[in-house]
This record gives sequence, C-alpha cells and structure tokens, in this order.
Amino acid sequence: MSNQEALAHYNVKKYRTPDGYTSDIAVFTIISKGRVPYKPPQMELKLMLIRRSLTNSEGLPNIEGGKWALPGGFVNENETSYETALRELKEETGVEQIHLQHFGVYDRPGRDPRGWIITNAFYAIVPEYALQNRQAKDDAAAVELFTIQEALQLDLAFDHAEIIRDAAAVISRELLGTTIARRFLPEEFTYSELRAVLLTVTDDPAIVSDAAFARKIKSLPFIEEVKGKKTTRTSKKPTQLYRFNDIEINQSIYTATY
Amino acid sequence: MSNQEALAHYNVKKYRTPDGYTSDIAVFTIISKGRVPYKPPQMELKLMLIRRSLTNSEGLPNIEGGKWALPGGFVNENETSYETALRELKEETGVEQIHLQHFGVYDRPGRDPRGWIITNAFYAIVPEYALQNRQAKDDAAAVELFTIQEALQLDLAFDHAEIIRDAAAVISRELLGTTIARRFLPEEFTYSELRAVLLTVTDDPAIVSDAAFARKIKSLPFIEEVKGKKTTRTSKKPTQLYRFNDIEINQSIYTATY
DNA sequence: TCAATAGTGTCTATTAGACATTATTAA
DNA sequence: TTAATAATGTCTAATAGACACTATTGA
Repeated sequence: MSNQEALAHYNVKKYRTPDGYTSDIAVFTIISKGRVPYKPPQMELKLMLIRRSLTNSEGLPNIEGGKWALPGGFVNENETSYETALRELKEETGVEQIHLQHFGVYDRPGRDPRGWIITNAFYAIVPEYALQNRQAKDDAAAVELFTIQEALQLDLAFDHAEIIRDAAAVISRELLGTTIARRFLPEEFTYSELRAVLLTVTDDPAIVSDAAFARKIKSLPFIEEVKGKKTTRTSKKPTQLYRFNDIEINQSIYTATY
Repeated sequence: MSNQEALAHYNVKKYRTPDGYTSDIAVFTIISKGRVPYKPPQMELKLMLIRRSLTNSEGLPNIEGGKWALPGGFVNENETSYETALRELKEETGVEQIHLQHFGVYDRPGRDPRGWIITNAFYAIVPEYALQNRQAKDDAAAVELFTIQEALQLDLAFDHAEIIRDAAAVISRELLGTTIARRFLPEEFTYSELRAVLLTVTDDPAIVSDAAFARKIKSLPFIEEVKGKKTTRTSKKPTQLYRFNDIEINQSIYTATY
C-alpha cells in the first residue's frame, strides 16, 4: 500500500483546521390541541428549544447565555455527526429509534463567536409523549415548545434563526412530498388524523375537503387499509384504520397534473 | 455584551477538533451522442473524475495516488464550503455561474487515512462545452468523463464510491422532481431536447411517448412557449421553442394521481 | 332524536394515454 | 417524392372536485 509511505510524509498540523464540529437538532412534534373523545384532532406543529444557561458547569459566563437555541453538541472523534445528533437527542429527550435527518451544514465564517465552528443541522420528529417529561439539564436553563412563528420571535443564539427557518421549510416540503407524516402518527391511523397532520402545513383543497380526502386515501399506493379494523377515537361512527406500507414513490413534475 | 466575558474564558484548544474540512464536487454534464442535423439529440449523463497524481508538488508520494476521485479541496478559514466548491470548480473547469448544490456531508471516522477529515459533497451541472478544453493540473494526472456505471467500476479514492452513488441518486431524483433539467439545456429548447435529458434517468411512458410529451409540455406551469420562435435544429419541420419560467412547484404525494 | 363524523352516489369537466393522421421541409 | 420529426385529432377510460345524501352511534 503506497498510502503508508504517503502518510509518513503527511502532517495534519500543516493546515489551519476548524475549531469545532457540532450537530444541532430541530426537534419537531405535533401536539393535539384539546383532544376530545369522538372528535378528529386539531394539530399544531411545534419545535423544541432550550434556553442556554447564563453560566456553564464551572460557574463561568456561558457563550450566548440566556438565549434560546436548538439542542446540540460537539461531535467526538470516532463518531459521525449523525451519531452525535442521536446521542444528544437521547440525552435531551430520552427517545431512541426516532426519525432523524440531516438537512444542512452551516459554516459561514463568524457564525460562532468562539471561532471556526461548523455545525450539521438535523431535524427529528418525536411523538408528543416523549417530550412530556422533558426537563432542563446540563447547560440548559429551560426547555420549551414553540410554534415556528413564536420561535422566530425569540432572541436566538448563533445563527439558529436561519437554521430554524430552513428546518421549517424542509419539514413543510417533506410532509407533503414524502411519507414522513407517518412519524407524527400512530402505526394505525384514521384518514382524519392524517389529514390533521397535513393541514398543519397546507391548505390544498384536496386535503381541506374531508370527503375528497376520505376517497383519495384509498387510492394512495403507499397507504393501505388495515382490513376490518376500526376505531371510534375520532367519531361515534367507527372509522377505518390505515397504515403506511413501504412502497416508494417517485413523483415527477413532468407527469403530474396541475 | 456578556459574550465578551464568556469568550475570555473559552479555550478553543480544549477539545479535539477535526484535522481537515473539505469540499468535493460531482461535476455532471450531459453529452449529445453523435448529434446530427435535423435530428433530436440522444443524450448521456456523464460524471467528471480526476486521476490523482502518484506524487505531490514536492515529489513525495501522494495519498490515494493513482486512484480516480472527485475534484475538490480544503476549505480555507474565512470561506464557506460552498465557496470552496465554487473556487475549485472554477480552477478545474474555468466555469463560473454554474448550478452548484450541496447534497451531503461525509464524516465517517476512518474515511480518510490522513485523519479526521470531513467533506461536503456538492453536485454541479456544467454544459458540455465547458469540459471540452479541460486539462489535468495541480495534483491531477488526468481528467475524464465517465457514465455513472463506468465510474463505479474504477478504483476510487477515499469513500468517493459512496459519494458518487449518492450523487447519482440525487441527480436522478432532482431531474424529475425539480426543474434542474434546465441546467443541461440551452435557454430556449425544443420538447425533444428536454425529453432527451429526462430519458437519461427515466423510462416513464408519459415521457417515452413523444406525442404525449409534446402535448404535456404545453400544460406545465413552469415552462412557457417562446411565442413565434422556432428552430430547425432537431427536425426539418420547424419546432416550437420553450423556456423555463420561474414558477415554483410544490408537488404533493397526497394529491398526485397514480 | 340529535349531533357529529364517516363514507358513498352522482354529476361535470378535465386529463391521460394510445393510436392514427396531418404538417413541414431538406435532401 | 421521400423520410423524418412535429404536432394535432379522436377515442376511451379514469379521475378530480363539488355537492348532496346516507350510515353509524353516543349522548
């Protein structure tokens, strides 16, 4: 292997290298507003933010202390930024096996006052219950859920306002363009529950009209009926349950109808 | 500003930091196979790769020397990885104002034998002519165009096989799901030229059938006729020219037809 | 019985896609 | 005139979306 010899001559210290490499996570959940029996849910998309402590564990002033921020942390050597995000998510919410997806890198010079620090942005989707017992720890003074609009009004740390705007755009697009809506729903769901999730990001008449959507759901190749299984959690009349299957869809803008 | 005080206590050297931060670019072009007058083109998607020199500028053995690789380079402090990709692309092909898009971060420990080196992957789309006079320089011993299939047969440096596979998947998806096909075409184009681009990544009957596509193109909201302007470059019968406009499309899998 | 949600019937207008036909022009 | 590509005519089947109507059941 000629790399052996090449490595002998290579000095990693020769170049200026980044001062840090981090992962930040936009943790989304959808909460049901005032859920009542025999009613379809009304849902609201929320983002979890932490408030950075004024002082760190050594009692010294904390960078961007007091500001709201996405949870996140430094990537260790021997781990990927994805693993860091998983780890931080678990530490923060105790949730594992969650949908986690990379959506951007933020490396603008000056974005972090501490130096040349690059962050990977992920979004996660966690069920409502996972955030019930959340509590501030480590360098977080508080943990709270906000709508996107509320979040963008806050005094946000670093370039997190930009990251949050991007995350909101990504999740809106993906909710309608992919099957991630399933991550906000129980395994088996009614058409009105799926519809409530989609209505958090769209006002498309085909989804707003419940009769149209009730019909449409039956012809979607990536959703199937759970034969003979019904629930009364959304209405007095028992409602058919559906589930997502694993069929991949590849939408083409050239064959769609407008 | 309390950050002032916080920074006074902050030592960037306290943590283990990456050994390098780079950008790699998958440069795609579509070449017309044996274009003849009065015939629609037949196109082929190609990827530009460089062969890494056996020795570096100092005459010492080069890391991954002799292997094929994506062009790329180290990000300087005070520049974003996007700017690095732009710079490298210009150095390599002399092209500016080109479509360049980030599609992934590769940070798996051990992916680079030199140490903890993170790369950002971009894809670029350049017109065929821009690669005509390309020449090997710097640490590249050769520059060549390959189909995706050919590229994946080569002895590839680092984890570039993985990056190329991902790039191919992304560009296929985006060619059909977004309007990037425009980057492979002249400003004004015929329906058969657009069709030739799309046929490099799909065999959808709606696109394979030329009569269907000739009709469909007129109803696509993001494409408009160039009124009264025709060309004979693809047939003896003058053909209507079209152009992309700037209408955004937001495809929903829940309202599509299957 | 009432109220509320689920689900279907029915109509109209549009569209896809297949296939055939016509239009145009250089060689 | 021929050959090739562009573009339209025509038909059938499917679908969207609107609106009205029926079904189901707890309160």
